[in-house]
Amino acid sequence: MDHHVPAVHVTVDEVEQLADLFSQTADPTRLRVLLFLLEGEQCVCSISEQLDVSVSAVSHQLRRLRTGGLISRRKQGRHVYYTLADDHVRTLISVGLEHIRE
Amino acid sequence: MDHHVPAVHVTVDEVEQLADLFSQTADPTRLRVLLFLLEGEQCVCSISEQLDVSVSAVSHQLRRLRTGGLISRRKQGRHVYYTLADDHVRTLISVGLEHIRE
DNA sequence: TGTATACTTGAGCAGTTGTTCAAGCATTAA
DNA sequence: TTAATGCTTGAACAACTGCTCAAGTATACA
Repeated sequence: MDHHVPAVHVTVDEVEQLADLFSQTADPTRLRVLLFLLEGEQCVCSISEQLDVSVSAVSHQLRRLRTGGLISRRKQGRHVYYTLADDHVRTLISVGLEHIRE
Repeated sequence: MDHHVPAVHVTVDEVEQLADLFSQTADPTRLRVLLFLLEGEQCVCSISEQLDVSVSAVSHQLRRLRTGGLISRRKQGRHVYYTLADDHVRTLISVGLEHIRE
């Protein structure tokens, strides 16, 4: 007799979207960006400095995260401030941490 | 005045582990394997048939998921049955789905 | 024993990814 | 206007990924 579990129905398109979502958090640099943004809005130069990664590399990754819908930006003067798009990122990271910390 | 948020402290090593965890769910094939395993224990040939992916390809991905700690296996006769290691996978996928479904 | 089934493994290869570098754009200050 | 700052962008390239194919191991059955 099998233990009954609620069926999770996921369309082909949703699988692709899910994989894309997880791809964004699958890179250490992007993950560190997201973790830093958990502390609040940050400009590119702050992120670059905090992570010790070149401004160009950070900008490329921010672009990825922005088109992926995880972050959004706000321009003010010469600065561009990035922030988490919603609170799902925090939850996702929490669940992930829970798993690896057992 | 900034909105106060609880600090999430994550070590360099944990970032790597987290990225590795998310890497496992970042591939459509592996994601489909995990989704199928949500329905219960499955042998390699069942997974191969269900996903319409070669047995070899499935086996390679199962290896990745097993060394990554997301699944475990049980041998019985000529068959090898794979199952989810714990319930974190289900939670992770749920949170991901919640995000993409808005 | 031999043969079929179920799965694993390593090599090879095309496609993808993350970085650097150089050049560019936009805003501000002189 | 000119120069400096903050960020973006595209090309190039090494490293990685996921597949196929061919060969292997292990168990079951005749």
